[in-house]
Amino acid sequence: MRRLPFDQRRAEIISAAVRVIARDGLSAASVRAIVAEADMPLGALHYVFESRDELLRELIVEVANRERVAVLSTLEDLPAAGVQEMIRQALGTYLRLLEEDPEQELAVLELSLHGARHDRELVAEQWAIYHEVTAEALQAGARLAGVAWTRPVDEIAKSLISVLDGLTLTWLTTRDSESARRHIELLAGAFAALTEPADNQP
Amino acid sequence: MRRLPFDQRRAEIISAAVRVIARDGLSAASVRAIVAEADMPLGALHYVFESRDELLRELIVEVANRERVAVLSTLEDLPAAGVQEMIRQALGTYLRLLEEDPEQELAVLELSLHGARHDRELVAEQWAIYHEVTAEALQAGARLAGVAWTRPVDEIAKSLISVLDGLTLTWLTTRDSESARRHIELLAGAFAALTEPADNQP
DNA sequence: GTCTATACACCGATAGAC
DNA sequence: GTCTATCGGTGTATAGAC
Repeated sequence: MRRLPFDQRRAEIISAAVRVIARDGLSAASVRAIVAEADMPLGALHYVFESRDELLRELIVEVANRERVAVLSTLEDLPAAGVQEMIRQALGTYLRLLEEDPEQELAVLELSLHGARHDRELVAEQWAIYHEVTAEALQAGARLAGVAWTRPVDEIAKSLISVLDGLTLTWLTTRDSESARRHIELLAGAFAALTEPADNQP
Repeated sequence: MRRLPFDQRRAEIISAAVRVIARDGLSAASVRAIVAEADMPLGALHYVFESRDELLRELIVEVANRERVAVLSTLEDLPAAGVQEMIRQALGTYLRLLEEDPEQELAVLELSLHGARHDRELVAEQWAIYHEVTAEALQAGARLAGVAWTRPVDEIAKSLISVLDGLTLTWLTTRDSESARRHIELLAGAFAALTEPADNQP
């Protein structure tokens, strides 16, 4: 029909798939539903992806990258303040993202869980990318706030990802934003307690 | 074939379904796979459950109850100690459960996520049961440790459930028990910081 | 009540026309 | 490269024999 470059066709299918999963769930994301969303004939999918499984693997990478970009852009307009306040702000921004587009985050979790069961290696790989980004953010935040972490940054990063996962899952099942905000207060306190004033900057 | 009482047949199907989902995932849990696991003819399912959806709803209730029972039995042999140590122990016991039977917990998450998307009311209902159990456990624990919570117990319970969800999801995707244990140390400290010595017992 | 046989929709994948 | 038509398989659900 349109003679699109290979990579662009791949990208269109991937983004159509993300829309379908966000709207109707992973189990409804058949290749038929995806090509319909992308307004392509059925065959189109199978000459840029070997199989539905290969598409799903690409999707896991894709949504992980989207999350990574979202985190980084969140950090850009993070005002310098006390550590606790900065953590509160960052988590608050994430919560607002979640409230704005819950189905997107539901899709991320569905894909992660699918990966955790069927392709653990891949999902661990993507998790490692989150970990790297988070650790960098923690270091940048500490520098901005003029503090130092009292535990290894990569350990704190793992904990932070874990509580974020929990925040996401809990909010998605209860939709209780007020409780989530109180929980963020608790978390901000807990993580701020892992800092001390930076006594020297080399 | 066997002329089973209605409720017992329901129970057999439900427990077969749990086994299938734990072993092969929710998406593989077709009614055919479930009745095969239960060693029943296909028709059997449809005169005790109206549809696969009804079965899934029952399943959400069932696994929530199993979790509730597991939590309660965990609490029984909780030794009196300092709060922080008690929290550490309780979370450690949960982690061991998770390590022993990851696929069970994967199944719980798959069902929760399915519920979060397709039957939010039901899943919120089950979440409320967790919340109740957790709040009671927190109160019992504080009594045993001779401390009082400095925030409303039901607020702390919500936070605890949230971090537990996070612990579960993170461990299932990374299988990193060492990090999980370090994370538990952090959590035990954070929650212990929400207590103060109980000055009087009425 | 129990079970077999079957209806009918949809699935992923591919062969073959253009 | 592109698309249509179709294959073989599986899904849920039910009709009807016993």
